[in-house]
Amino acid sequence: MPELPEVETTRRGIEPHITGQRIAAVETRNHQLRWPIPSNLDQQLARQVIRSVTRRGKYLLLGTDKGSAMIHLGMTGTLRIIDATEPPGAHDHIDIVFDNGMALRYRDPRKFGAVLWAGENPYEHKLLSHLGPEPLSEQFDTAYIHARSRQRTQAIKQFLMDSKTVVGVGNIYASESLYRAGINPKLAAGKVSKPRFEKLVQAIKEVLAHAIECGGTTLKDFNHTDGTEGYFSIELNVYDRADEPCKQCETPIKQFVQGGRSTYFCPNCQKR
DNA sequence: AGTGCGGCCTGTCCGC
DNA sequence: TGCGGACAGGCCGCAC
Repeated sequence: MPELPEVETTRRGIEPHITGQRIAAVETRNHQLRWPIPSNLDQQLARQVIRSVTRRGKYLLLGTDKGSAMIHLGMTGTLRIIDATEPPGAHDHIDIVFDNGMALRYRDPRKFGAVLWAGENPYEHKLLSHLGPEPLSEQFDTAYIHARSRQRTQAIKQFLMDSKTVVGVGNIYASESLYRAGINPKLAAGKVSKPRFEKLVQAIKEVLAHAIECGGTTLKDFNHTDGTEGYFSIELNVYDRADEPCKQCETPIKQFVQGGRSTYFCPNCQKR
């Protein structure tokens, strides 16, 4: 389940290998991801040189002189740099093959991800145009989120996970950062005070920055771009710890479903 | 406009 | 042991 740190780690992992490389062909074995892989993707990308590898939220952008390809890893997507002759496995849906004999291989068992053509102005693409600020940018600060949350009745956890509020805060980091800030996940976003938002913003930035620094995390589905197992580097205080003692007060961690997603919190440390 | 929820998909886990 | 069903989750797109 790549969260933002995993996506950023992937970006950093593939960038030096593909920047400046010319694309020979795009080989698609299975078009049915979250959205169909565009049938003209090979046409768009063939003979183009990768000029940049950037990230917006959890979307990766491969920039060429003609425009950008956009990749989302969904839940179980991975990108690896391989020798193009390596035989594909069952869930290896697409290869971007380079003139130098290497390929960028996209694997995604659950097919929640996407590989799309985003054109010349990718930020104007429908999937990117509405996105909120990057969590590690200056635009994401206490004043911004406080102002944006006023009058909102939505639970703070769902508000945080809404990509219009801020990008890149997934289910794990939403629970973890609310725990760090001592905020009850059910509390209406509009009722969170400015000082408490200050703690929350700080918690989000710290947790994400630390995870990126440690090279991404994760539980099971993340592999580093070279194919070796990734492993967790941030300490999980509440996520996936239902009924286990809170690390601060030993109260059993509670789990409940919020908007169809599991939320974990300490009923004592996050009373309100 | 804000909010809530269905649905996509398959590997893993649990109970019978 | 083998099998079936529940569950996990990012996030769009729709319905209210």
